Amino acid sequence: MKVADKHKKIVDAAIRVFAKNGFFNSRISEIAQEAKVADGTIYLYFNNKYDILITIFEEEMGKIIARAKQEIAAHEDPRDQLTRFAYLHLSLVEKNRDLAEVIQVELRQSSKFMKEYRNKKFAEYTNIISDIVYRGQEQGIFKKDISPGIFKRAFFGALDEMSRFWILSPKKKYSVVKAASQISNYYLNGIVTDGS
Amino acid sequence: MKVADKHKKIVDAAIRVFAKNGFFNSRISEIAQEAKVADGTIYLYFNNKYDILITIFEEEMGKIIARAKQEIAAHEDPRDQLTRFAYLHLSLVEKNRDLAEVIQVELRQSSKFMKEYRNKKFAEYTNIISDIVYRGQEQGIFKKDISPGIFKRAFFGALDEMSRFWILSPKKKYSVVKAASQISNYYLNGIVTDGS
Amino acid sequence: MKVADKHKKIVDAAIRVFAKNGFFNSRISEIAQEAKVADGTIYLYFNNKYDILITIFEEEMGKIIARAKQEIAAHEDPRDQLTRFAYLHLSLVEKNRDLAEVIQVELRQSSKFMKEYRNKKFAEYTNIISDIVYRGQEQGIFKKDISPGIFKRAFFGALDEMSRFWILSPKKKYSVVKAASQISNYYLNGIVTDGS
Amino acid sequence: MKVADKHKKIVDAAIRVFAKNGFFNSRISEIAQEAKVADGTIYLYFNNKYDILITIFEEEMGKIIARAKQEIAAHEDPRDQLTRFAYLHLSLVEKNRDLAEVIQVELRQSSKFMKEYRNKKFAEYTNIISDIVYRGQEQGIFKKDISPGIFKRAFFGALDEMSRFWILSPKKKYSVVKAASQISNYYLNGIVTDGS
DNA sequence: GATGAATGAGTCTTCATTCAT
DNA sequence: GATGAATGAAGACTCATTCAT
Repeated sequence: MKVADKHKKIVDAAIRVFAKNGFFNSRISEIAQEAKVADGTIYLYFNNKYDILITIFEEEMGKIIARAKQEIAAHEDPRDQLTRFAYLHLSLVEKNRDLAEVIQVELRQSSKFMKEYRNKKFAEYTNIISDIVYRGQEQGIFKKDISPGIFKRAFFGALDEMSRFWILSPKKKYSVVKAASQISNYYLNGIVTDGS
Repeated sequence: MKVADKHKKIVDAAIRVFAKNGFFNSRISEIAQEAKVADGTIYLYFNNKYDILITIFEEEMGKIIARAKQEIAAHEDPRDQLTRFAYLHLSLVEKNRDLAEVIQVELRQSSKFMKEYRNKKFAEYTNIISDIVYRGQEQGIFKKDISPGIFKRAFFGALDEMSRFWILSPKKKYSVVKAASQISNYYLNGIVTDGS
Repeated sequence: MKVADKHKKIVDAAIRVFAKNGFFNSRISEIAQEAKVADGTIYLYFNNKYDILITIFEEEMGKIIARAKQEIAAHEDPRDQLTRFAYLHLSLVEKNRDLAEVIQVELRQSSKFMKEYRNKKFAEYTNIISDIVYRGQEQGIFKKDISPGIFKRAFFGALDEMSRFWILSPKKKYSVVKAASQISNYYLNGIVTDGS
Repeated sequence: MKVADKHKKIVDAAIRVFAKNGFFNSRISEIAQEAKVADGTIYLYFNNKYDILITIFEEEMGKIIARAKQEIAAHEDPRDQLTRFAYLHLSLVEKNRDLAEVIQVELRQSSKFMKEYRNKKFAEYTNIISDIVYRGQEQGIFKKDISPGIFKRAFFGALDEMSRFWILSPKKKYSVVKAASQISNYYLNGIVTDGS
């Protein structure tokens, strides 16, 4: 088996285990079992338990960011871009529940994760939103008095809270499409200039 | 010292300690030290470590909810109510950083907190938002096609994400007033009926 | 309430609690509750938890020994005395289950009880048996080659094991009378001289 | 080191430590030290402290029972069998003081051991005695009116009490041979039919 | 590289005992 | 004398990490 495969097996197992138990309630031995490797093998690929968490975040967020940027690039209009972003975010959450839960849960383990570890990936992701706003403002489509820094947090927060609801609810109440369109619309109506 | 005082001392100490270290990285002995009581004393007031967390949440959320409802009741117009809610939420976060961090961090420790423990207090808080929306729709002020269930999550999420930003940032970048008004406005513009 | 009453209340409560849980699994607070006194009150009457156990043993064994000696004195023939002793022992066990259990269980907590604490009361009790044997040997009724030291242990052990069986069994299988007479007979037939 | 070896090392250490301190006053760390393993290693072989005790009992009683049955089978006459049983029991106690003390002390920790844990091994051991009696009665060697259920307890109790005496006494007063023969004789004379 | 048995530091919790009221 | 809230020492048990094989 190639090295990359074992690394991936462990990461995938960790995502499932962390999602099920949370980081602190997860055991290295359970991850090992889930990945079908020995406990000690994990330490050939990761420095420690926390390193697995960081790796999950770095690698998976990297993929998501790439995917999001690519998606955004396929659209011209900042309004479409925002709508697409919302839809993509919620779709990914729906399709990758475990990963979404890990990122959500651990992203909020503020102490270690958000404070000590400078969260560049996370900023990069939300900056996709503020970049759309900047461009929209330049194009005169979005109001100038919108603060992109506040907007990105509000918009991301809205999507994120919706995600949490789905992650925690046994059965989904709203469709991704409906949620994404509603949320985009709240914001779009609120920020577009009168003339647009 | 009255019993109530010691309970409060422990809760207050726990809020500080949990905020600093996170729940899992906090030690009962540290809470005891911070509260200036013996380790064992904590167990006269709480069943276990987790019970302290639950109690913090129940008690403090209870106060916040009461406060929020009172504040909302002082206004007639649903638009004002939403704006007030946003301002109040962010103000409370600013004034009670430690508590806000505990609620945010641990509220998201999904496993135990959000799944096992049926989170009525949290729902009660966000339902204040959806209630405002319902009333606004009845009065013809808010669009009928707004889903209050989605809206409350989006609106709360926006405020919550803003809060997290403040909690985690060493220095605050935006004023409470500005953030609250921007966020309220995004949404208000997005949901009011054309005639309003 | 007189001092003696409170002492007795605590001892009686301790007998019940120790019988139910065993010494090590019994809590001072449970004894206090059972005795309807405050935890601290117990320490006005006893030095520590272990002291309660010792006291139970000393006081209750004292009563039992007095009772047994009186009973034995009422009979002349060593054979009757042995039979009476057996019957009395088993009757007492039957009538004072809790006490019997405490004495049995804790009497066997060898370490502290039998080693450190010189168990005079216990010796005094079993010496009633060997004294009967001595007298029987002097009177030519019991064989000279019987070792009273071994006999007292064997005879007591037989009764004691029978007691344990009753203490541990939910329902009693053999009557006291039958057990006492059978056990006495095994021994009597074995130790009386041919001429008797 | 083979797994079996470490299991045995821990059991042997526990026997020594339990014998010295009693179960409740023994510390896992002391057993670990005595066995020359880490504290945690014990939990690779046993579920908890109590499990060690159960294991000691199960394993060692298993050996003793096998040994006793084998010994008994080597004799035809029920009288010889009883005598051999008594001698074997007392010999084993003499040769395995620590084990004997653990079994005696803890066997009597009635609560957990005798009540909750259905004590099959112990019954199996004493049933060797009643089986001898049955056979003796069938062969017309023992009186028909002897209750094997009472007899086995009386006989075992006599041996057991003798054992306790030795366990607790610093120096042994009676020889095994003498004690075994005296005890056997008390009983044999008491239960054999007149014709035998 | 892979294993998994072994390690031992670390912590929650219990509960006998004290002592201010 | 009586109370019971407070104490804090003590210990069973867990589990991330190591390392000999």
